[in-house]
Amino acid sequence: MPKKGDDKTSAPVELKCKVDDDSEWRTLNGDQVELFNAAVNCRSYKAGETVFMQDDPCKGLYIIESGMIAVRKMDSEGRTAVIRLGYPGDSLGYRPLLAKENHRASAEVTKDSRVCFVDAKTTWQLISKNPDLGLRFLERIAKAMGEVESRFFEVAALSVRVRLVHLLILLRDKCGRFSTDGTLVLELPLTRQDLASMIGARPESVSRAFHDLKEDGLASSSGRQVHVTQYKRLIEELHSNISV
Amino acid sequence: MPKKGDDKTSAPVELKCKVDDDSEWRTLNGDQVELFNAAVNCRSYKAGETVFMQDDPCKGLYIIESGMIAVRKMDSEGRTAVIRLGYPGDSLGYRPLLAKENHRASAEVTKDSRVCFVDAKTTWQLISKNPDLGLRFLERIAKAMGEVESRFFEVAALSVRVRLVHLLILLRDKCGRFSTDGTLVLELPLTRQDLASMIGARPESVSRAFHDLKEDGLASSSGRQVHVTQYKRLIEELHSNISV
DNA sequence: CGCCAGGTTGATTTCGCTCAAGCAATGTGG
DNA sequence: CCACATTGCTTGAGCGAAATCAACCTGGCG
Repeated sequence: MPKKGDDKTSAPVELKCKVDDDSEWRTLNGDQVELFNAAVNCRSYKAGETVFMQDDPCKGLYIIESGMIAVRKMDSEGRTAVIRLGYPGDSLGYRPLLAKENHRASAEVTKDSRVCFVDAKTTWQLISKNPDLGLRFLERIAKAMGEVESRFFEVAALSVRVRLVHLLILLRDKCGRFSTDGTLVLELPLTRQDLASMIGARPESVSRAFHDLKEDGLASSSGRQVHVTQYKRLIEELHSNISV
Repeated sequence: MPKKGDDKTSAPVELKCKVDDDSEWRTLNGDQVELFNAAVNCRSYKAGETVFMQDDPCKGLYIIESGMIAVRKMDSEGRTAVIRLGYPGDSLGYRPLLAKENHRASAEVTKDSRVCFVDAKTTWQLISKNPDLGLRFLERIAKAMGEVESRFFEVAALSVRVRLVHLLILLRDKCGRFSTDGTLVLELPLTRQDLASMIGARPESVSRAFHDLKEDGLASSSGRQVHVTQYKRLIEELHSNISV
């Protein structure tokens, strides 16, 4: 009978919390996994709860096991904008942690979620024990940076309609599926308000953009459900307007 | 008489290329500095030359010793926008290097410059020999990311005038000086076109914004020289509009 | 000189924001 | 179970900021 710790090549210790296969945490070896597991603290959140608040010091980072979390930024006038959506396997709060800054945004639970917390000290310990973890963060954040820079371009140069189309296509992976007749069905996890904020627009403008898309026979929306009838043409519209 | 390599605490080997005191490269120790020096390749560029091109693979990173370099992004329609200005001590191209991506922008020499090149392989070697170098990059890029995310907010919500004011204030450190009578004199290193692209506007709108600022007695511009007569009021205008 | 790129200015248009009303879906308390 | 708030979505009217289009300066420079 195989004893615990007997096996050599296969992972002897499992990470206590579920992450993507390509997650940076996969780089941890036995000892480090144990350190991780000893420190990690998982709990459930109800929709509407707040994981962390803007301007709070960053105490560590959060790994989403299940559910969905919206990261929003608020300005002094109380206007708010969603800047990222977190899905299972994603990490939140790593930017302020690595930058040694306070949180620049709040994380708000959108669907009941299970989230694991790893304190900053442990994270830094792990990074120093296993520099590869740091490099993975480096790569990830560098990629994310490229995305943000590109989107910056976009807001300035493109119409609300095109920005909306782009967002829909980005959301496809996470909350879309193709039905049998080839139409793409998106189950948007956000209010119009939040949707609008993600592309730097007002909800009314988004409504009108949806209206126009319907008029052109590209897509129709009812509430938070969007049916993209002409996915190909939608992509084309994007490509004829976007550089990347 | 002290022999070469005699001293213990003071840096025995100098970096072959001039960097800021707080540069990430300062973390390198003797061996690593030598590796760096062996690999680094400095040369001069004339204004107008290109250091690297958008979409080219990233072969390494560039350290600006002197001069000035504009980093611009171009879209499929040929519209171009300046996304960053590089000054002596800055590094360019580290984002694509770390993200293992191609360049997402071009670097164009604006004033005659001297630039040092460190190939990717050496950079990765140095990072693995000295994880602290990686951590410094991590921190820097994480901070930069926060900045970009904040500016995202700005483009969508603020008027051209306020965005221009903000840019002027950001440029103050690099190309501004206070004259004896307290006015701030900025020597802008850019055409109106480029200036406009940095804030997501058209050159005509920037012209009009300058016109308005002059009318309000805040600043006056003649060509690329801007005189800010009421620096305090300019700052106030900013603070009453910006969240951060 | 004339040329030309960069800059300003003016006239017009357009896009998206504001404000306001109406509607549907959902919740809540009597 | 119904009257009613509440919340999110849509639509319309009006407006304003900035883009577009176009003309006209201005200052180098061959």
